[in-house]
Amino acid sequence: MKKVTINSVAQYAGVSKKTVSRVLNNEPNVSPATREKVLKVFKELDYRPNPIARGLARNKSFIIGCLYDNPSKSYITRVQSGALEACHKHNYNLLIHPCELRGEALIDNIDQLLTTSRLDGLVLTPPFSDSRELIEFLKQKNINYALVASAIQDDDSISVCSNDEQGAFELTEHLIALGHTDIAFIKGHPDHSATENRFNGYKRALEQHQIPLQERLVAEGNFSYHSGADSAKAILDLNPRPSAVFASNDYMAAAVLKLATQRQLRVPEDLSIAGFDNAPIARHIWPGLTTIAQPVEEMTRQAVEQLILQISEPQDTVYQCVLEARLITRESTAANH
Amino acid sequence: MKKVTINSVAQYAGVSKKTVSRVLNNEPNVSPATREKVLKVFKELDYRPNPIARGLARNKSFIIGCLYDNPSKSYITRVQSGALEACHKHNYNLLIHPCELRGEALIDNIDQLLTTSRLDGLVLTPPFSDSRELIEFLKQKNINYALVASAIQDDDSISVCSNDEQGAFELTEHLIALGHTDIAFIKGHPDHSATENRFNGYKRALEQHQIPLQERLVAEGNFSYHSGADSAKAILDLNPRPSAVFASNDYMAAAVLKLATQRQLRVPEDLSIAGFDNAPIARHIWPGLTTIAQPVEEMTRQAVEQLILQISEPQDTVYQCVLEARLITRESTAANH
DNA sequence: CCTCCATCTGACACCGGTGTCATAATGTCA
DNA sequence: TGACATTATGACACCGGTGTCAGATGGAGG
Repeated sequence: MKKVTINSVAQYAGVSKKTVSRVLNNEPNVSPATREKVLKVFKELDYRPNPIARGLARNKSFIIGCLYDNPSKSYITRVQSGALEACHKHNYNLLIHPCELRGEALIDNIDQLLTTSRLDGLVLTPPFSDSRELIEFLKQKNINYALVASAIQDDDSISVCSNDEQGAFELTEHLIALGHTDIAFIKGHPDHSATENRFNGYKRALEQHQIPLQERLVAEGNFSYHSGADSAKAILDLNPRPSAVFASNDYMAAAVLKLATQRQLRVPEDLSIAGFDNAPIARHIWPGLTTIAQPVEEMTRQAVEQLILQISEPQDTVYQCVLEARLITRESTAANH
Repeated sequence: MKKVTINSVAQYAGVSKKTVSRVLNNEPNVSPATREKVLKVFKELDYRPNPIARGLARNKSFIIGCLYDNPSKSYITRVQSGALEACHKHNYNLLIHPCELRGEALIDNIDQLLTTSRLDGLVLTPPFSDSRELIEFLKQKNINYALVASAIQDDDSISVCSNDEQGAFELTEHLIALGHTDIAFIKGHPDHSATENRFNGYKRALEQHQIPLQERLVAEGNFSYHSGADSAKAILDLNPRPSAVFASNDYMAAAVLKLATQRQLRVPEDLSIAGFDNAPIARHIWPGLTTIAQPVEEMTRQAVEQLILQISEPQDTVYQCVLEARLITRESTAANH
């Protein structure tokens, strides 16, 4: 089985390789007859252009890099699946690059990544999408990028996020409507803008219902299950104990549920628990967690789609979009009595 | 900032680009003085070779593809992290390719993937690592590949797996030692060899302790949480009810736990539950699941490492290795009374 | 019928590296 | 010191595409 290159196609079709190239790229100025003839040869020889050669000539790699640093496996796979969908649609590939925001040399690391892999663009997921330093660096290096779930308001950054503040607000209202007033809150990782947004939504709901914010009910987590377990301990040791706990993500909520169950507390009768994200674990445990569903795949898909668009034909004004988060009630929250 | 190419390095160092190339690839027949001089220029100009150009010249892409079709997000991320570790070590990149084993045109899909992305090799994770059809296709196309957790015994396939049969045996023995004799078993997806291996370990343990296998206690799952929930229903409806359930993975075990808790069964007092894989959920729920820990990252890391070795310098005899699985006891299993 | 312009096509250099081979420089031994 | 092997280096083609530009072709208009 001989390799089929553009040369063999050209020879077989009796045209120059430039003409073949034109047909390949749907360029104008090819007569219908010639185009037809070349296309037929493509089929006959089962020709597939070599993306590496094309990449060299065009100085492109057709690869998008995806940066993440997140303890939630389900979040990561959802991000990947959205990104892959958009990439495949446009014949791009996805390079995954887990790395640490707090690493000693993030910029160097990314610089290295960019120059060794010749990425055409970068999708930044939290917490990278909130790193002004990184974004400045990319701008200066003239690298295309798109932000997922970023709080950064910046007219020339492609950005798709969901409305975390509103989601947290609705979830808190849901608890208030159930009669809860002592609602503990577990914060997320301080590097993520979601942490502040969710906390703001919680505060706004309390305020709106004239419930004073109690500092003692607020615990510092970092989105990991482990930090949730620590916070759970602090909260369940409180006296008086709150009647509800709102954790900034489902893993931490699961940790609260675990400890509560260990301590023979009945959920939701003795304690209501709510999370955020609608991770798989939220429905894999009993009672199922009331939570906020975010369209993670959709956010990433749109972000990558726009990124690729920007790469192929640079626009002056850039795509920015906020998607809705929505409340999902399960068994872990109930009326306070 | 001008682009630094091999030409500029050559000119700056006062040597030919071929000599620069030699230094780059650590080839012999370069005088120490010249090598030194060129290396210094590398540093000075911060030269990074263009992998695309190199790929074109060598007909290589320095990209490894990773195939998977698995409902477990944690399994996927563990696979990725092991694969990435090995890739980065050797300056390769990882292309992830989720796809369906049962898809109507798996071979076409892979063929497409290979020709459009010019992958240098493929890591197959279950269930692909058990697909003889796919392996035959890769052999015939002369594509390097490595099998992770495959049951296929094949002298010329790189393969790293863990001892699932032994793990299931030990877990079953653990239950038997606790006094259980009516131990239900939930099978995994029939396309995965792990399914049969784990079932075999279960059967061997029963046999060795002269406990007859009861067909009524065996349920058909497919590794998904959902299938676990279905099986759980069938098992908990049995009369008499078994005193223990061994699910072929932790997600299905979690489903059993959820249903048991919903039905007010106390775990482990009324029902012992065990899983397999040591997924994060096993320690995120209460009671924590007794399970078998598999070295997924390590398996994949070794597989990719050997794959890259095979690509760079083909060996006659090929690496094959079986890693140990190990029992982790948590709170979900206890003595039968 | 000739001019002019729009459309089509191909020759050729180029992207940034690597492989082949010839030649220059150096070392070894008789 | 000369013959020869060995090591070091560079010229040049090549990988498989794309960009540039010049030239060929064909139709409209005077």
